[in-house]
Amino acid sequence: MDKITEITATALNALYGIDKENPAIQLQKTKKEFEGNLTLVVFPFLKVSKKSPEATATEVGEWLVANSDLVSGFNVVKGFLNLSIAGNSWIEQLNAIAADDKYGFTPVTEKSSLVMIEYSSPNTNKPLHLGHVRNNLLGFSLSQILAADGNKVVKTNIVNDRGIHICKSMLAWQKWGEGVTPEKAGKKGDHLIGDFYVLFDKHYKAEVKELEAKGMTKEEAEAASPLMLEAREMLRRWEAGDESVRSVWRMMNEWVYAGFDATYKRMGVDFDKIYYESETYLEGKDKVLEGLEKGIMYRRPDGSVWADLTGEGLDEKLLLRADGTSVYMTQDIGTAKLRFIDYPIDKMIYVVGNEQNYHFQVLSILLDKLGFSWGKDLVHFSYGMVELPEGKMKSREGTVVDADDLMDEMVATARETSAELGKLDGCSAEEAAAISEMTGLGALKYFILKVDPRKNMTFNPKESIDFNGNTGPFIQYTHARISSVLRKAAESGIEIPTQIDGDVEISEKEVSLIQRLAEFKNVLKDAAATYSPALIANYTYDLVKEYNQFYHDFSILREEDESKRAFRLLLSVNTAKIIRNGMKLLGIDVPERM
RNA sequence: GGUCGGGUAGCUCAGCUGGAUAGAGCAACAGCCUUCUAAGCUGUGGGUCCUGGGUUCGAAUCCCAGCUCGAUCACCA
Repeated sequence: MDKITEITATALNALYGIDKENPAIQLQKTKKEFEGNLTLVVFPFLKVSKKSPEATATEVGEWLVANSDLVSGFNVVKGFLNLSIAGNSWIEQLNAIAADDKYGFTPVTEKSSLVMIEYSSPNTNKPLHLGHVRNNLLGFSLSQILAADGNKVVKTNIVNDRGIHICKSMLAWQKWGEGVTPEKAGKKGDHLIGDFYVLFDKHYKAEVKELEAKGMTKEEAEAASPLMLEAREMLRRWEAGDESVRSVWRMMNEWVYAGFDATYKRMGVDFDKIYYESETYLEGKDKVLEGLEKGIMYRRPDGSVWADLTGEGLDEKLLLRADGTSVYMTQDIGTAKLRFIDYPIDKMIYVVGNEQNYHFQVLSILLDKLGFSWGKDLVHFSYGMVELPEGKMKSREGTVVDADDLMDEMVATARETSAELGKLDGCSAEEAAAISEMTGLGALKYFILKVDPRKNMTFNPKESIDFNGNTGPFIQYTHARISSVLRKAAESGIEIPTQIDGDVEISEKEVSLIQRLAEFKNVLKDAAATYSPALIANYTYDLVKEYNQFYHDFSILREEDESKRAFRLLLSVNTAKIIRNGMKLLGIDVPERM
């Protein structure tokens, strides 16, 4: 209610001469134990009013009632002025929301900023796991939120398709694969490659153990392992462009990408532009040498190139090895360079785990020094680890939760739960499958997105599949309920209004719901400003709780007063709309029935 | 040791740009379906907001110090 803020500013100006432009007005939703809709905190104005909190509040309240049609009444509790807003302005508010399919969204224009979001960033030697799931969901949701807030968004993925880890999988496949392919194995390509990675590690460990038994230290054994030597040699040949290595590499990467694509698709995430490290890893070198010329970096006697960041309170950072090859940081500089050539980036967001906080601190400083305008303000969207009840996930020990398995499990459980409750009775097989897919994935996505990304979270596979309380399916259920009411309305020939004309008597609960719907606009703005999908999730939950209370206490279709019935239908339609739009920002679909 | 981030009910978490008596869910217990989907609604019990100072009319929220958990400080990515 921007109008209220405006009229309050006018009141404060008229009464106390407070600057209209900067009145420090705190208007908040009135707590439910008090009467009223909006509350003005008057403490900040006491110095100017030179009166007690109560007297000041009363004075402002009286002024507002006398001078504004919006305010129908007020009461004062200590320094809090509780305002009651006139009923017809709530109808106006609802009409405004109803008139706008994208209520709360800011359209993208030519002048909008271009935000690039990097997320996912998998290695090509193993399938996506739970950590990637958190990353993917956060990255995708962020991109939705920023787009809804009026930014041009480019979703990007940097695939780590080169390095010693890929060579390990390749080598294992050559040695023990017997020409197997995803088709022959009946397995997704990423899983097949992951199996060979594990196989390599198994044989490698055996070799090391054997060598240790012969009297070598662990370090000596690891260095002397024939398998590891072979893998290193393969990497060397890859870098030299050896076609026999490159062709196997290309083939196996294709298998992996096909697997990833299936996982991404099911998860509902996508990208506008994919970069591959094999194409970017050499790119950073020029920039670093350029920095060297400008004196931003320096060369050590052994030939390696470093940046001295002790002035920024950080350490010295290696950028090129003595043999001239790149390190991780150099690659990221190179990738940044290519991206900037491809897009006029205003803001860059990296969705990467918090173990890389230091890396991005350094990257930001280096990009800034190297002249990237967005370098200084790059956002490292850092998130905590996902742990299991048993402890950390270790890919080599097989304690990872695979993304595909996880989705299967969630959907299967959703299906069982729905079937038990009899919710799938009368559905076709396709419908039942679609509903289970929606609720299973909805449960997973909501569970992960509702918590503060900075926090480490424990993922308990059993407990996570909970469809009660603050969960995705609870929200989906409410949407399905509303859809059901609307279907019933259509069946009995009741028209669903698009606007309300004239006065309708509305209850406190209904006012509160309209107020809640109106909040969506600010919540979305906040979520975009603070990069917080969790804000959207928790808002939607609050909205749904409020609607369920309304639904319980009031009849919609059985209401005999036609104007009330029309009003409640419009309220329901728009609640469903906000639920749908809000969940969409989280990448979660909502069903018509469940 | 340096840097960064967490610490709120038995458990999982909101609230953190300062506002009224700190909120949800789970778990426990007690109610509500001849009526629009009970995956719902209502109620009961449950708190040293890590500790100690400070700022303020007012602090879970801001500042300082400490405790504690985690990440990181690689010629790995």
